[in-house]
Amino acid sequence: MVGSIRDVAREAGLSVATVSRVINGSSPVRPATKERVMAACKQLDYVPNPAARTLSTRRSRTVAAIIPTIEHSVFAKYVTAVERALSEKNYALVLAISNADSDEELTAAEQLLGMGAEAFILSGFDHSAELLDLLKRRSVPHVFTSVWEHRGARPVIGYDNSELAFRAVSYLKKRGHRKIAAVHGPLFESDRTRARRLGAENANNGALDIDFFEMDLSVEGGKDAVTAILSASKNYSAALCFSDVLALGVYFALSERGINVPQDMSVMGFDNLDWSAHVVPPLTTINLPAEEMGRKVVEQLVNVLEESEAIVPTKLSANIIERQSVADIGTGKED
Amino acid sequence: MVGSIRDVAREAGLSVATVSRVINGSSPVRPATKERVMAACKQLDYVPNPAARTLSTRRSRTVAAIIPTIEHSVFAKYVTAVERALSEKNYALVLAISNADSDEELTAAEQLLGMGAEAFILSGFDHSAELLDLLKRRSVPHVFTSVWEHRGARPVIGYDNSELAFRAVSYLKKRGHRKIAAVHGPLFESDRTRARRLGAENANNGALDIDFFEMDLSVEGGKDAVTAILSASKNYSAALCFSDVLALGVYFALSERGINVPQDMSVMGFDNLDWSAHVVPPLTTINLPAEEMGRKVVEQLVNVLEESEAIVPTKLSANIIERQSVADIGTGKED
DNA sequence: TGTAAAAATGTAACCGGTTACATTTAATCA
DNA sequence: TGATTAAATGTAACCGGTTACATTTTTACA
Repeated sequence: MVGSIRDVAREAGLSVATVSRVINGSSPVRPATKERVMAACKQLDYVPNPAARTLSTRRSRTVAAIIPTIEHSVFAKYVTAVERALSEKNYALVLAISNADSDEELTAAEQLLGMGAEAFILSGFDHSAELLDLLKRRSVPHVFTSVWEHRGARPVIGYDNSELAFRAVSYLKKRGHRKIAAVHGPLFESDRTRARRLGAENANNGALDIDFFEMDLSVEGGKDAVTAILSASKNYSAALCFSDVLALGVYFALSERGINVPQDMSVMGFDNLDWSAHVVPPLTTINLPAEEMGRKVVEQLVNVLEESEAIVPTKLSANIIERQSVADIGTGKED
Repeated sequence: MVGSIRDVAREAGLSVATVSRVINGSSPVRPATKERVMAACKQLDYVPNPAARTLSTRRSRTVAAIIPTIEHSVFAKYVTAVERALSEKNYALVLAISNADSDEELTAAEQLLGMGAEAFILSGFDHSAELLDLLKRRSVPHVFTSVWEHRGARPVIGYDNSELAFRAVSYLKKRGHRKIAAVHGPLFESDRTRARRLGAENANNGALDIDFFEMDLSVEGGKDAVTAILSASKNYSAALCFSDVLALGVYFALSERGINVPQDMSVMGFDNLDWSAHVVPPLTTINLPAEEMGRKVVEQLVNVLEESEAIVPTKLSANIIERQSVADIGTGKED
């Protein structure tokens, strides 16, 4: 049986208050007394009961993150950063995976809340009204991530997917690409995807011909995209993939057909997963600030919890990493 | 302010015991009474305080998993399965990432324990003595995963890495491969890696020539492996990679050099990550039962927690998935 | 309709911490 | 050294559930 603070107090011949003070350093205790308490703790192999402490202090030191998926994606990178930052501040991360489904997400959130999560980290803006309402009613601190919007005052820390896609298209345009195949995952699943598509559409000022290919968000999806792209017979000079995972599939499908990157077809990615520098040829992509986002999210959330500050909406910058998968085909004009 | 069960009782004109009974269905309550309670709960938007419940029942319904990494690997698949299975049983997963470091792992475990984790899921057998001692002293249920050993009675659910590597080598041998380059990640980081290497060594009955290349466990590491392999000038006919991630790097490095898989060099992987069927040529690899392992681990752990049963050591089977990256070079003899 | 047995409900102690406030002990200075 | 003040320690209430046990209500059956 595990001992309680009263056992420690008895062993040390002191009161529970003193023991508590030693353990938490919450008010000064004479060195000799502290010694006795620590000896008793060691003697009894004492560990404070977290539930009792939480009940008393109303602080669980637990933060919940709900993410759509963790498999082969930028989310893994980001979750790793969140976990590390939280654990440095002595918080635990409780993780739920929603499979990009609003209902699953709501269920998970209720469960996490019912388990004492003090704050929520959500992906994107797209959530069921019930979830948002729940967070508001209980005034649970939360932050939306991986997205950005300048209007409104929602607590968001992320990057502007639309702008990034716009810049990606501009980058291709400047290098002479006029017929572009944009490959992306399921639109209904993710507002990040929708934002990227919108940004790409907005970059199309008439001088361009962009077609969109909606595929599974997987290597296989990327391969299928190539089939679709080629059968369109439109002589695209570039494939803009809204995820490096799709780009990898595109690479494979092109190599199967003997189509060379970037000579015959340029490919551009999104995410900068850690292998994308090592594919052949190295993939030109957009470096999403996954770690930075993880750190900033935790930093601000902890501020909210401990200093009652509000989340200040933060836009993170991302940059295009130029490698060798995009050819300059020379007819690009200055904007 | 959130209401307590006493507020609900007052609102419903009933006792806290009755309210508690309705909420937990722990003993029969008349339908009319139940109605009143539920109405009061809705009225006050009541949610039970998990810390109070945990304190009272001594059940936190929280399970901790400590994994070495979550990025681009079979762990992501497995964690996803664990999370899903736990949430189906109304448990939460608290995740910690150890970066394959025993000390980080110990720190994480102490923190997780201090946060109320009822059980631990660990990767491999390799853990600091302190951690093992801690779990024993507090008699915290735990299970080792991703590994297997038949002797001893440790609570393990996993697969036999050594045997699988042995089978992989045998597979190559049967197809005529005699000079094999085995590529693996850092030995000191993982007992899974050491077991695989041992299994491969054991398969070497003298008729074989296996050399080992220890690289970073990354796509880049796989690329570097090829450099090392080629500069060894030993005319290896096959590269056996102890991870699909390494195999991907090998693919890229080979293609850069115009070396064809499998005509000029066979490649075999380990993990069966979801893109490995889609690389070109499709990768022959070992299908680790990540999802099955996740489900079984949760199933048994819940049994331990709820029925006080013991973990029964479980060996999961894994099979070689034959695709097209290994050539049959014809001189293989039957064993 | 009365009574015994069964079912429903209520009372209050308990889980193990924290902390406001009361009390005791130590330090300071005349 | 004694009075005054500051520092250390102790007491007990409280956080919000659960549940053993006591009490009341309902049901069953004579």
